[in-house]
Amino acid sequence: MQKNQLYKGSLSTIVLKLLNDKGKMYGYQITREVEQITTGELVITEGALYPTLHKLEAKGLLSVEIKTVNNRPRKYYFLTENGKEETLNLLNEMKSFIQNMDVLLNPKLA
Amino acid sequence: MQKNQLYKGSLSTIVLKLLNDKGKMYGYQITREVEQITTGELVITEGALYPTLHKLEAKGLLSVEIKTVNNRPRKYYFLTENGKEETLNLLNEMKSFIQNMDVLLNPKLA
DNA sequence: ATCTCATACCTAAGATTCTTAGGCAATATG
DNA sequence: CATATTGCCTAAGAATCTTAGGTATGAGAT
Repeated sequence: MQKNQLYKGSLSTIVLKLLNDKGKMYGYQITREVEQITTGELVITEGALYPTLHKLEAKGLLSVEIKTVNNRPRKYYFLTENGKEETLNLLNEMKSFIQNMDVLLNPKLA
Repeated sequence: MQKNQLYKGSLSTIVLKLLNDKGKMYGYQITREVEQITTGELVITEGALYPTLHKLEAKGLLSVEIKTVNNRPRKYYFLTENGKEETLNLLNEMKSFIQNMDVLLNPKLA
């Protein structure tokens, strides 16, 4: 997603949370949205995104709806029920991760 | 480091920051320390730690000092000058990562 | 008319990081 | 004497991402 290795592992969480909030989105739109929200700091490459979308669909967390717009097909993804549950799990894991990073990297001087 | 993929990429940051604060530590001690600080939530496996220590040493960020204690050798690692600089860089990257996760995952409802 | 850019999808080889599953050795404990 | 703890290590494989392509439509510029 950039030179920073920390983002590795966070892509599914980001995608699911976006879909949770926006209802449905297509791949290209997700890359634009993330870039805009982070003011260009996080750029999701398509080589990372599309395999991730396919994986989440294969796991039953996403469903697809194809719409043709401007004579080009768009694949709109949206959360299944399992996807909504998993989104909550992943958000909790992210909270836990950030808390653990906080105690590790910002220790209270005993 | 556990089932949670989010920790992927954070190990070097954790190790460098610990050494920055404690001065010098040996591998086994690092695993105990992290487990204790996070109350068992984060367990660093030795299969991840030792290759990382060797990589950081090869990059010139760490130096080693071998001491024999209880008739067993310990390899104490400590930061080089480059290691101190890189620690600051990685801590800044972690801050940036957490900020970007915040805007992505906790959006202010426009 | 052709060139380039933005849109919109995709895959595959390789890099990086970690897990899993071992191996070796000394000391302490039951 | 068997097991747990300490303390080091490696190697095969999994998971995630980067890099570097490919395909195609439509709009705007030269």
